[in-house]
Amino acid sequence: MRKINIAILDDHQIVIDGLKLLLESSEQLNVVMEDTNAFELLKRLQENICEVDILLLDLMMPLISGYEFALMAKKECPVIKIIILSMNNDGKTIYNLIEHADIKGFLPKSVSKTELISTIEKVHHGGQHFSEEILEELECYSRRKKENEDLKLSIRELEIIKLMTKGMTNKQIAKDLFISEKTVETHRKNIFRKTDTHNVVSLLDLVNRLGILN
Amino acid sequence: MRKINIAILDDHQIVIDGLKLLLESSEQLNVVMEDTNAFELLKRLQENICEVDILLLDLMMPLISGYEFALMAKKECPVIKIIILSMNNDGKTIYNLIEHADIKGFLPKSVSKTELISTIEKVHHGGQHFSEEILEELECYSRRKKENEDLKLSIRELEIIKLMTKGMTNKQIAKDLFISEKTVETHRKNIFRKTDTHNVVSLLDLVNRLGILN
DNA sequence: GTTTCAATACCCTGAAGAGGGTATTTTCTG
DNA sequence: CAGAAAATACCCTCTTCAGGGTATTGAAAC
Repeated sequence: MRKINIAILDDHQIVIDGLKLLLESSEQLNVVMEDTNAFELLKRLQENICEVDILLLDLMMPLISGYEFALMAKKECPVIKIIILSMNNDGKTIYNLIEHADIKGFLPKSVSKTELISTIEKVHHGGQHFSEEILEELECYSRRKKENEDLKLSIRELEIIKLMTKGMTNKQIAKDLFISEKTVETHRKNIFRKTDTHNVVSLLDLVNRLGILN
Repeated sequence: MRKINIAILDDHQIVIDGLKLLLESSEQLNVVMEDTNAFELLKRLQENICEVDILLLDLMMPLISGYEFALMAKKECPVIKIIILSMNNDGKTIYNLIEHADIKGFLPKSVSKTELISTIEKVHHGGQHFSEEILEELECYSRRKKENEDLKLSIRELEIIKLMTKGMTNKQIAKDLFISEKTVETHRKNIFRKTDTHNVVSLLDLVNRLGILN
């Protein structure tokens, strides 16, 4: 049986080295590509016409987000299976990746050798694996998401909130949106009522806590 | 000549492995201790009565911050020389570490092999080395620090700001601080004048940007 | 020992806005 | 098409507060 070909993208050479050491201790795994630069790796993926089975992908990179890279890599080479290796385990990012970028696995960088290798094997054979920590984050995100869906804020209201949290006055907001100041007042009232807040600061606080604006 | 003994603390095993691979390619370096758990490593440092020369220390760890660990390690074993390896290069943290924890070196995790090894050697022979990126962060932090010192906000004013940014009204603040509402109004006026802001939201913004409250 | 500054307190005015309505039009949805 | 939901607009009252003052006290600095 052919070995599993792995590509690694991470902006930290140290992490790549660590991963290689870890992976090459297994007979079936073979690191065929590695890079600290997303665009270099993409170029090589394009040239090599996809003999890569698995891509281990870091999320936080300086030039391009892991999310964007995942989309590009999938487009270039749809058979490749992507496993995310991440430090920042932000719920929203995880959610978007799984939802829109066809991610097969998601592990924190503190993952154990056993879990890493078993994940790679599982994914290679058509499975999926998301680590415990990741699932918890995702759970927490869904809860927050549900909470702010329960608020039932309209699109216009969200728009108004965005401007409010920029510190704009009703007059400025009205001018900005080409509506009457009275209308802004109404929206503002409704927003405070729905969110059960009574001033801009606590609204801002809520917005940040629930991640209401995108 | 004796090899340089190195201890590594990082909550990601992958990073430790990568570092080891990198360091053991050099003849003079010897990784004698490693751990993903800060307290375990501390225990072993205490037992071993400091045959460790250099500690490579990660900043962002779940149980304890790198800052706290650095202080504890220095206390246990003052001869040990600490080099920080960090992803999060927050200016304030860097400043505090260098100022209060007697750090000899500071590198981002994206550091090159050459720079890592030369830093270790330099530090071992009594020198110091801070990577370019780190120095830039530090520079930026000092600028911000200077900026908010230039604001010349009094202690009382900072206290008022803290309550303002909690969304409290003048009346609530007055009650909280056992002073007249008029006094709060005066402080508020002075705060807005000094910070050149005109509403709580932009004040909050400034506070966050300059890190005015601690 | 005076000057300087922080903290305290008050006056006044007009703008902003919270909180309570009602009402019309547009847009979405079944 | 009917009914619901969202967006629009306006009325009223009372509070809050920004922005302009002045003034007293006490502590620190020179």
